[in-house]
Amino acid sequence: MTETNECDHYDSRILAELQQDARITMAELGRRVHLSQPAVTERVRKLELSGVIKGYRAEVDLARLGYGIRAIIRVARAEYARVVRLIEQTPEVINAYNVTGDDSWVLEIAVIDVSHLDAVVTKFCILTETSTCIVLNAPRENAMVLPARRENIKPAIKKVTGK
Amino acid sequence: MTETNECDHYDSRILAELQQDARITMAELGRRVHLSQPAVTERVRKLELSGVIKGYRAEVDLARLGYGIRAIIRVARAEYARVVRLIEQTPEVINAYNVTGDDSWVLEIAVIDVSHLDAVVTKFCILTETSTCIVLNAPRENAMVLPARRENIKPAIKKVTGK
DNA sequence: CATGAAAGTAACTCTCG
DNA sequence: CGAGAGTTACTTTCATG
Repeated sequence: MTETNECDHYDSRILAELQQDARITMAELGRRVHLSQPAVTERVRKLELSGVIKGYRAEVDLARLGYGIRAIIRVARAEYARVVRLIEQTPEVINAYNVTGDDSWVLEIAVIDVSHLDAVVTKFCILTETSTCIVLNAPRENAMVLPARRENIKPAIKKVTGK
Repeated sequence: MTETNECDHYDSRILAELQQDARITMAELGRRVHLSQPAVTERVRKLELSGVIKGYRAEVDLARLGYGIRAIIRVARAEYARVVRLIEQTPEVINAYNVTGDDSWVLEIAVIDVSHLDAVVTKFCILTETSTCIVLNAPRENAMVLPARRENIKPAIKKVTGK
């Protein structure tokens, strides 16, 4: 299994378009990337099979669905299986990351209001220490990702490349 | 504008299906939720117009696109506009949350390797203090979200409701 | 319910090892 | 000359008034 599954320029264009709008037709996608409909369909099929495209999801507005508060909970080290089980039993958890460092877990949750937030935080407090902060706004969310290309990395201006 | 835009049971089913697979046809969606194809089409259109559905995106596999490391960077308080500008200039940032607390920002980033991680972290270090941890695994990612219903909240067992 | 567009299938062409 | 990828042509299914 190659890491960067030889994504050529067409595949990058296709991934960009589908990350912007996953519901465009294959015919329209073909027009945008300048390929015939069967050709893009085949490429998309391969991207799906190789696992580059994991799926297609509708993106919903949490506030409009009644979730007034988004929060980040950092959870200190605790028995791994217990945390995972608790996450599984907590639908309010949108994203759950097991991370390095003292805070073993970073959870992103959506709750209705403060009392709901209290209820969810308490569930994790029972396990171990937690630290909660509320999301005020999100200038970037689920940004588009293109195939990694080393030459795109802009180094910070810390080149102390003496010698 | 109502907060919880009167989502009935059909709308909930529709949102669930579209969050699982945003590319199903309206005909198929109709079959799954037991509505006629024009009926679901109209409902989806309204969910889009009301902003409940913000869009549809292909979900990609970061590792297969060449991003070997995902990390969370917590960034301490700094001039708001400067941070936003830096985020805008940093495509590695997948999600950026401005939050309450001492760490004003929580960033989720995708990088190729450690040296790339170094480059990105350094950009933010120049502004203010940061704290970085690496994502080891994610037991839950972009979980499905249904309309908030108060009766679904399971309170933690801390009911000290004496009197 | 009818019309036009899109998806899926098949046969053919082109290029590259 | 064979494998892979693209295009065109055609049928079925889907979207829209």
